[in-house]
Amino acid sequence: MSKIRVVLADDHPVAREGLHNLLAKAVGIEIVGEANDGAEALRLAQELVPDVLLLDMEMPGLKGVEVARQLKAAQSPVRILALSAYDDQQYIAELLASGAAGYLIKEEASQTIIEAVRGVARGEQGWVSRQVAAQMMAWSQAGASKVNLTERELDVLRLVVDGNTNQEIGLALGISEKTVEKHLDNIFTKLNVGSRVAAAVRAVREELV
Amino acid sequence: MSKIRVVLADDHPVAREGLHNLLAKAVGIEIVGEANDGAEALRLAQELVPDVLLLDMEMPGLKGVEVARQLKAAQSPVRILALSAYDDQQYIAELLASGAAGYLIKEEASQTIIEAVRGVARGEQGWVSRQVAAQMMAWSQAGASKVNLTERELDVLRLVVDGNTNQEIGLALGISEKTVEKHLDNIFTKLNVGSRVAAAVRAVREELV
DNA sequence: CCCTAACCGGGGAAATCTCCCTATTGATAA
DNA sequence: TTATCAATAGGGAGATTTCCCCGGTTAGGG
Repeated sequence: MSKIRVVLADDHPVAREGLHNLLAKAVGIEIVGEANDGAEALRLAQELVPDVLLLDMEMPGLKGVEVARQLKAAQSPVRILALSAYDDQQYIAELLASGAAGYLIKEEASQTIIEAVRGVARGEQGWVSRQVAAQMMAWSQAGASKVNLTERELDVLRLVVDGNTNQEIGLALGISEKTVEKHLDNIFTKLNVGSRVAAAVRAVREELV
Repeated sequence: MSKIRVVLADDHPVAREGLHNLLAKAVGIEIVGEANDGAEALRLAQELVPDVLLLDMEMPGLKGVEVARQLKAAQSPVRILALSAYDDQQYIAELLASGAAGYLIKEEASQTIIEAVRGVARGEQGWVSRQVAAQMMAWSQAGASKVNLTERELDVLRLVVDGNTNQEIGLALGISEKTVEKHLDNIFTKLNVGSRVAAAVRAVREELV
């Protein structure tokens, strides 16, 4: 059974060296390339077609998210293991949606990183460490994952919470009542509720406004 | 000038002793009786007719509120100084309405308690400590002080918060839609709002449900 | 015994909301 | 370029709500 071919991408030489040492020692893993910015990471991934691209998110120039998006768009078979200092909910969700196969935070134990590389190479999708997984559970319990209301929708929602009618909202925002209705339709869909009352209650409970 | 005659009522012997020592030391105050439950407090108040009944609210059997109510009903001249561990808004309001002349929380400083006894004996009505007074100001600013929703109205309000229509609420409570409307009218009036949305938002924000 | 409060129910009209449809603009992404 | 999305706006049907009016029963306190 051949080794797992890995490309490292991190703009910090020290971090890259640390990862290199760590993975080089692990059996069944081979480092085939290293990049120090996003553009190089993208190029190496396409040239070498490694099994796994260990990709730092915080890089100057071409960001990690972009690299992931472009590789996905190019239908590259390269599996991306995202590496970030942050464990922001929004960030992780976007990333996994952008085509990353796994997500690691930098504070992770060495052993965890090796496991992640193997897991992702094995084809696991949405690999996250226990630590991150626990965090995500907490989030999904708190707020039903992702509520992407636009600014305008938030304006409308705020006014709904304050007890205004659609007419009053339109007046306040300088738009027609019909447009307010439309925004509300979208809000209902996004929040998965069936009425302004339910929307207002969720907005208050989850502090969307 | 004769001393202020006081009856103590508290089911905790230690607390009673503490109060006894405190008041016995104060000039112009005389302890004429002590009760360790509500029934005894009521009996002593009627037999001895003290100037002040220092009445603990948390007692087994006949509650302090009830004692106050009954003394008021009997048109007893005994002035009641209520003593409680809690500074719950609703509670205090009920109590003062039930005929208490003053209200103290147990954490009050010794000097404050003596002042309260003297103030109440002097005929002051609605005596509350600075501490409690400040608290009550905050309340009256926050919410229009008194929200006395009936049980049924709370049932309806809960279902409104859950996003139900009047029809659904009627079905759930086994009453007609018309009756639900009526309850809602009353809720709107009591909460001083103009729509179910505003009512629901207030219910959530102020935890009425 | 009367009065009040809480609860129940109904008629009807006007306002409001929800849901379906279409359509245009501008900005941004593929 | 084409496609998608946010934001704007309108028509129209039907459900829902709000606000008036009216009435009733029951339980408790004065």
